[in-house]
Amino acid sequence: MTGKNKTTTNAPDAAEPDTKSRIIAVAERMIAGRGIQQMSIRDITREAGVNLAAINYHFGSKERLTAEVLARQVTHLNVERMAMLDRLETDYADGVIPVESVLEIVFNLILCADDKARIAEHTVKMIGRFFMDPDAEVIAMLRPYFLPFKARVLKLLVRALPDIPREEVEWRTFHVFGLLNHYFLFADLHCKECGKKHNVKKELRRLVAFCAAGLKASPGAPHQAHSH
Amino acid sequence: MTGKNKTTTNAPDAAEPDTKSRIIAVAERMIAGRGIQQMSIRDITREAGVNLAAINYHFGSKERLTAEVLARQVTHLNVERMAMLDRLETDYADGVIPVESVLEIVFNLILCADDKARIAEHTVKMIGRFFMDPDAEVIAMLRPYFLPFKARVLKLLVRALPDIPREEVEWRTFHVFGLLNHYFLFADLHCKECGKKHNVKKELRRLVAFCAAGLKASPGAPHQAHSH
DNA sequence: GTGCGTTTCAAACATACGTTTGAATGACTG
DNA sequence: CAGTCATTCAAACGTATGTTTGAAACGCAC
Repeated sequence: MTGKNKTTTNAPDAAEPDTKSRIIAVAERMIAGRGIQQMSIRDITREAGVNLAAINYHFGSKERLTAEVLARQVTHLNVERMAMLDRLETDYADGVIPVESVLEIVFNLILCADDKARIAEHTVKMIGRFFMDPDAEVIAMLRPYFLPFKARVLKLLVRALPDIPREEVEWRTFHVFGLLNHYFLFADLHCKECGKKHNVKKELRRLVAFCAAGLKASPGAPHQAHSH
Repeated sequence: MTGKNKTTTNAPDAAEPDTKSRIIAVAERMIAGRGIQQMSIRDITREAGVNLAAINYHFGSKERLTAEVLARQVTHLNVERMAMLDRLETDYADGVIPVESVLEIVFNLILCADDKARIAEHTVKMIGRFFMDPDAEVIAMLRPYFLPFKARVLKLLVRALPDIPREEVEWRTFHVFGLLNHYFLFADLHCKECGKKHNVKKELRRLVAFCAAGLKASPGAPHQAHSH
């Protein structure tokens, strides 16, 4: 049925792949650009050079297309991040993993956009759009993909920060992921404002430094309020 | 023309105000709930109990309505925040203002939702939706409202952090505001996940502590990378 | 009461959207 | 060659949207 029946011509030119793949590629770019609800079947098919009915034929509905667009990159990305955590846990067999090492993995996917080009620049932006979508069904789609990783990161951070109350670490970790998402969506904008193209490695160092300090901050020590 | 011709009946009941005000109130709640592009003229008018044509009559277009919804709360909010900065600068005449004091003002508007009820809970969420909107025209609308305050905060933070390079402070401040926005949109969600209703004062202390530590972090000192 | 300006109302308009349909195309199998 | 299957295509369907229209309703001044 939905199987690969790709016109047995044995020259699957990379420039003109599957209709299905072409749709997914354009849809991903469109979601990154204008958001999920604003991505239109008609615009996608026009830009991809396929027929209007192609999406409903290959995916069943617009909603199922967005689900596949999400799954496409995220599943791959997830196994990679999980593997990184595995390596980290075996390296630190005693269980005391530095906060910075965990954060490096959390923020690592911004590197992929530059280094190995496995994940395009607009891919992370697309993920950001998913998280910022107001629709409850959309964010429900995200849960199975991101919750396991987040839970595992949280556990490591709780262990790495024995002096901080667990609930406080949870709160801070929640906002670390929020910052990651904000970075996905607006890093290019900030880059445009300040004029200079950023070095990805440097950005990773910055993110880790900022968040590590925030995570480690003494929670019970508010500053001395000034009088007024 | 557009002047207040509010049916000279001298009983402007608070429960049933202007058609215009009622529209704005519903629109604000709707933007907070489902986003700007998803807010529908028809749903607003139905929920507000006014005629479908009322929006185009009173505001001219849907776009001008959203502009007024934004301006409504933000202008008020801005003069208040600016006044807070004024007071802070006179208090610290020498110019050395603690980072925490500046951050308290930045995050202060989350307090308004609880304390004086001048700004409803959904108002901050609405502002968050504006910032997360993919449409370039929408975020262009925000610039004049928020840029002056942000610029002033940045200047204070740069002065308060003489050991951090200016560009680094800019980068970090950018993400502090990102965190603020993320808080607007998802604080209730995190609250729902962890089950307990949060104390607003405590949340403010947490935000300030986290961001202050991040801002002050030594930028040149990456952690000792573990081998592999 | 008459006239006037503002506001409300039901109805229609034009456009965009996701989806469905049925015929046409093309490739492989028997 | 005939048959079967997956795929493509142009066209239409139904619905939702923002906007416009012209008449009706209302309040107020003369």
